[in-house]
Amino acid sequence: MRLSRYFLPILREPPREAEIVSHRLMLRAGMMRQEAAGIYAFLPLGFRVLQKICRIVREEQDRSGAIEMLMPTIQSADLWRESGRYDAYGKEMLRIQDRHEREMLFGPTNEEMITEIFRAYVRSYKDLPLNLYHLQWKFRDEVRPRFGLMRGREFLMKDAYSFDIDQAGAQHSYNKMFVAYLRTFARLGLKSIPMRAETGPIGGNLSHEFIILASTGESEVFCHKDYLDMAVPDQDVDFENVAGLQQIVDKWTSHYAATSDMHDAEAFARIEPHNQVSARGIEVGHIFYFGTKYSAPMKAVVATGEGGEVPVHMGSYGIGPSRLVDDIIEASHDDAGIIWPEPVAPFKVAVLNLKQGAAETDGACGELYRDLTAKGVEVLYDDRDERAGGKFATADLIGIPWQVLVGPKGLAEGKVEVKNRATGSRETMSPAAALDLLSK
RNA sequence: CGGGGCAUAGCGCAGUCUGGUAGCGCGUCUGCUUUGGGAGCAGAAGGUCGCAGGUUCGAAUCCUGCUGCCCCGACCA
Repeated sequence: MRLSRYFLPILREPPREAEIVSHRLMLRAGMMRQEAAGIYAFLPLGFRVLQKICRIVREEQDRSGAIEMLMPTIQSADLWRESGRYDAYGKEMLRIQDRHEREMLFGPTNEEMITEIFRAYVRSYKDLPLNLYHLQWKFRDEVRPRFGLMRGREFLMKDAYSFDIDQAGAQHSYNKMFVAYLRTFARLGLKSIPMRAETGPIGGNLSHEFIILASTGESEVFCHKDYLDMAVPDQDVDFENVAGLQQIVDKWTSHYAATSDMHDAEAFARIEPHNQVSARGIEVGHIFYFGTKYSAPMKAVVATGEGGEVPVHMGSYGIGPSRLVDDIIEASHDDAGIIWPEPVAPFKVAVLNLKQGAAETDGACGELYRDLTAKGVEVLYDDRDERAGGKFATADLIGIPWQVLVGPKGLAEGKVEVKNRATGSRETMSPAAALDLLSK
């Protein structure tokens, strides 16, 4: 992409309403625009990051055996009356009426709908286990939206729903998501720690929040230091191996880890002081097992092998990709701007033409841009008629992992400079060597 | 939902107390000079001063009502 032809409305100063660093950086980097309290438009750069996050989330859901579908944003109130949550949910639910004055709502979550779909088709234990997920916009009318995307009202959510014949099966389904989440967050460049969580209005008794540590986190968290460098299951983990998966989950739940609501000061105090971590954290994912809370009242039952029928055991599993854009920035930035982990970066390489309009730099940049693109590398070519300093500042701000600095000085010796955004390290090399390094 | 604050050009702000027909920096546009970490000079464009009433010869400024947004707290899959 040529920057001169792109839509990247950079701001030198962040708008006053933005308080936390990720919100300020997203606005400055031209990634999003607020349209109303807690409601945002994703501009092209932000959208690219969101798409990268979604792709990784999908790949790991699919790998674990979950199946993607898509449910609507608008739901009927009657569905929610069946589970009893229409009255229980409160003002956080956005209720609307259609032209026939039928009561509808903008879905804050989809347990009722997925249960309705399940019961319409699935009758036998032979069709289980089943895990269906989708990525869809949700709306929760928060009393006080804040922190940009982190506490927005409209947000994109990946929600998965598992169905099993009994609790043992549900435990395995839960473990699958547990492992998928560990892998997902690691691939997003985040160190996530599963913490025992309260189950909230969803109900149930087995639940973990996945927390990342960030100084600007919303809540206080406490955990054992060993979590910080525990090995994440690799990509050939066997999701059908019940015992193997349980072992991984056991390992990841063996140490103390809790948010402030669940904190047990005595248990924490028993950890050797040098292994105690007390920090601020951001919730990036939440998984629940809630048994028959919805299947029983909504009569989602399946035939057992013994001739009877039982309500299915369900769990639900959420990740907020739109929030993660913010969360990743909170966890990865410096004074100059965003530092994207490579897997979610909007572009992998920024080519900076330090002397726009000069034949030698224009030529070298044009070639690099063409060759990198031909090799499938996502390149943002800064070909604006800007001074070098402005290009450096822009590239640092928007956090592209690799910058190739192409200027007359270097080119006189046949060299360009390759800079790594995260480490700040620079290396001088020939354009051919840069092409080789960056297209690996 | 309780408490506090803000609303003036794309962004950041001054002007409001003490009414007199709107200004600064950045950005944008033009030209010249510059050119490896946000350049200099000269010129230009850009504003129903959040909305609606009221007071007044005259309102960004005073009064009333409304709306939007932000912060603290409570709330929060």
